[in-house]
Amino acid sequence: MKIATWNVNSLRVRLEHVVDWLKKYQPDVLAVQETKTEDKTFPLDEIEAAGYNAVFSGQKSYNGVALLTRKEPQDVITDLPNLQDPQRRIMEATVDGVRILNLYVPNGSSLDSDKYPYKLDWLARVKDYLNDNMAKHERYVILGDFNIAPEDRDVCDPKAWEGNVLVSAPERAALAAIEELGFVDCFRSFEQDEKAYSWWNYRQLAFRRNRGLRIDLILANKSFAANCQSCIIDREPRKLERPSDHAPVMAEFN
DNA sequence: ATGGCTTCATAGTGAAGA
Repeated sequence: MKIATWNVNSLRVRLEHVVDWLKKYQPDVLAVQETKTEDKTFPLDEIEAAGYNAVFSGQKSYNGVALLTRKEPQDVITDLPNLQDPQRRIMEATVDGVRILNLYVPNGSSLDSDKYPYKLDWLARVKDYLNDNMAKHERYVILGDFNIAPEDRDVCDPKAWEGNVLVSAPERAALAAIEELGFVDCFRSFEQDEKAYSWWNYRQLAFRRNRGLRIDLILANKSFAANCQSCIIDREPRKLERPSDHAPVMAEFN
């Protein structure tokens, strides 16, 4: 079973890239973030024409998440009972027996912004939800744009990023608290190239210089993580014309 | 370089992203 995540930075702008990618890799699940479209303008016909189901939770201009799946998703939720958030950042469903939690974690903006405590609180609530609910599912995957680089090795230039949002100690602790419930970062279960990133700034030729961050993650609960065969970042779509600033990440499970 | 692109929005003195 192939499970992938991709922050597409506008699904309507990136539709051709996404459809081409689905056709190339045929993932069982693609979790999408930053669809940036209301549900009434979601490009459902084009996704279905590519052979996929779609469930989505969008809003005007910002945020928005979706699950594109080969098999019909079941028990879909777009809000956690302990997290009432008008921003559309969460979608959870069961696909082929795997509980999938798709997250678009708040960016946080800067350490002195109001958006920073919102991010930390949001992550704490996700952790509490998982603590209460993860035992209900034998196979559990949390994936998406976490907007946190877990360690310095996930940062192109840790010195330059010091004191910045995405790498701060409280954010990393919030992610670690989720992992400590019993989730594994699939990418780090395998030997990987050094300087492996999933996001590169549009400016400064950042992609060409590989000045990026690894902030798009696939976590699996421990027993299911043992079934993980591979986890890769696909840099190819980042080379296309008008790319998303994020690359897709995909894990394969048996 | 004190945000240098890109998106969606509106027609701003943008706002937000990461």
